[in-house]
Amino acid sequence: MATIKQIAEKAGVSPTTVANVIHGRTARVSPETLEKVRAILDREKYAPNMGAIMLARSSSRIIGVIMFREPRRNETVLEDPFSSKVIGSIEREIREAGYYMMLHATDHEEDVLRLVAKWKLAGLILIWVPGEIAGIIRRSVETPVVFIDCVFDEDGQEYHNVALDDEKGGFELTRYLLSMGHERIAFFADSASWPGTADLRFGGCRRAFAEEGKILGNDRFMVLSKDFGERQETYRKLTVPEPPFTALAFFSDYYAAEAIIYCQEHGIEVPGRVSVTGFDDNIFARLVRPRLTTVYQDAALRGQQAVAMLLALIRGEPLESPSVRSPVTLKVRESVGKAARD
Amino acid sequence: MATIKQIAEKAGVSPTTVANVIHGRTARVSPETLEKVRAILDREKYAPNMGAIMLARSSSRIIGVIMFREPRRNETVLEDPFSSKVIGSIEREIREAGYYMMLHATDHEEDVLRLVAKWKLAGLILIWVPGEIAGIIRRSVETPVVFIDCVFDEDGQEYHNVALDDEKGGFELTRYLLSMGHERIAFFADSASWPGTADLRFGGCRRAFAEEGKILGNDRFMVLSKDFGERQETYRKLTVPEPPFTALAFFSDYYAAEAIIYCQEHGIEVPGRVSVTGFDDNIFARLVRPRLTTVYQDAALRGQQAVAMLLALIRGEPLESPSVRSPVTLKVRESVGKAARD
DNA sequence: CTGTTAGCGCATTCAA
DNA sequence: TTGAATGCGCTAACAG
Repeated sequence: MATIKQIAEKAGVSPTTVANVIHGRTARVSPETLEKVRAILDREKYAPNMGAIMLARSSSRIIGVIMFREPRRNETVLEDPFSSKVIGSIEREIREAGYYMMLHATDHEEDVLRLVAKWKLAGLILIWVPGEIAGIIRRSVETPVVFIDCVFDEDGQEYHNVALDDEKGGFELTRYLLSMGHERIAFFADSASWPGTADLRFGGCRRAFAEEGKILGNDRFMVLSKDFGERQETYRKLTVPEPPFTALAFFSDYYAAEAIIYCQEHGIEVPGRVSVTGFDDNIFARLVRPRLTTVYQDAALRGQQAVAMLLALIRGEPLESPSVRSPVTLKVRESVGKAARD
Repeated sequence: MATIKQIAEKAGVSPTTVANVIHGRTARVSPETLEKVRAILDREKYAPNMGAIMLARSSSRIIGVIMFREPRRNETVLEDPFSSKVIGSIEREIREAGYYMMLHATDHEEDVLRLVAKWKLAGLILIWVPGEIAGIIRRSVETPVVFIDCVFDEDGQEYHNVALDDEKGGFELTRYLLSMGHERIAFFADSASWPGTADLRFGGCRRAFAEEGKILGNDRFMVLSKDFGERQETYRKLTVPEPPFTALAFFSDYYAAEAIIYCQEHGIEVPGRVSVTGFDDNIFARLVRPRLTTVYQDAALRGQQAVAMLLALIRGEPLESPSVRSPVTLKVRESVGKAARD
């Protein structure tokens, strides 16, 4: 409630002096005044009017965190436990750095541009943005932008992206499956994971096959429906009358868990008859039985990296590299068995 | 980028006229000017400077959404799928109402007060706040505040709370268990759910017993540890050498699922030897086998109600009632069986 | 070391 | 129907 002016009056000094105290420019204030002003500032619980600061500096301390949502379904990534963790981690990092987080879901780039203009955003974190939209935003905004898990069309631009080593994830997973004797493997992307991400993972899978002198055809790569009933139908086709694959690799722990349960309910033993793998290593992987063999990634780390990179950009500090690729680790648990010899 | 002044210049009118157009005060502008100014506004992609608006009106269109976190563990409610859904729903409602969402986690009331003062918040939604903190905030803030799932000490104040019919949830659940012949039931709150909430549910459980002329002792009510190892130890004690209870009622689907899996791994049949129930009916309830008998609540609805109530307060509209109590529904699935006759 | 002053962009009152 | 003027609280450049 109290303004600098009012504080100044109470202290019997000028507003500038109070401002100097607030901003720690102690060299320009005598020790006594400093002490006195500080005491009053404290007593009056001075809180700066951010509107005035925004106006004067024409920039805010707000970081916009944009989740894209699918236009059709009115859902955001928040529904997913992995994304929630990322967002939770982002919130903490932003807060601890003394910034503020504005959370916004949209599927239109204009919304994002408007948000930046209206609020003079200090920076922008875009989560799971389709590549083409990412390009537009990147080009039309002057504030620092960091993407999370964005796969871009190669347009020569330098993007600041906090990515995952998706290719390696797919590779490790597939190599392991191959080592367990699996060759008839089906790979399932969920429509939520952006095509680019799934493609990278699939590329890794293909490389693992190639290293063994084998070929992995594109027909092994499928996209799972968002609709529960349709997924059940998919699982049914995969198991009746006889599983055409010895292993099912899902790019999401949740769907892997769902498939395991489907199998169990229909008398298909996992991993006896069919092996199943996931991706992310989230809470579902540890809950389901048999425990899921999956690819681990550190959700909190992803958020930290994104904010750290953004802050460096905001402060104009040099970056070691324009983008970061988080490591993945294969977690071998119990959902994969030896493939029966054909 | 463009300001009202610049728009005015291009249109050859005064800033006031432009402002009138922006605010739809069409009565004060001639049709031609209106059209001309609108066109320019559109062409220049005019976006108001929210800082200036904040300054001039001394209020922002920002709604603060505060999640409390446990001081010790650095976690927020975002880790939980149910809370994520609530927050996702809040985000959408805020956005669609033309407001902006500032997400903040803290465990200190001063943080909240400072946030309100700095950003001239239009309103505040507080999620899972401990009762005493809620009181402090409520008393020291003049902006509208809506709580979600807050249980207050009775201090005569009128709170705006979006609560759940926890008592009924506990009641229905227990009545069902009793009807299935269970009397030796243990109830587990998780430390995350605030004591008040758990107490309400437990009160419902007690009422169900009372209606049958039975008494439910406080020793049947336990708090589950946040630590995985300790929980495992709890489950062990509950099953070795012989389950002392015929039913375990958890106030959280996740822990119910965890317990079911523990039992299955240790040869205790669910629901054959011991029955298990959950609370919330979230994704875990549907994933685990046997499917969880649990108490359903509508996460998205909770968020909607909170924002709707807050908007009414902001706009000064009359409220039907100061607080709302969302309904719960018992979902009978397969995790409860008939209790063996003693 | 301290004070004065001119904006920042918008809302709003009052005058034309 | 339109315009001019003032103030919101702060920053920053400048003057003492």
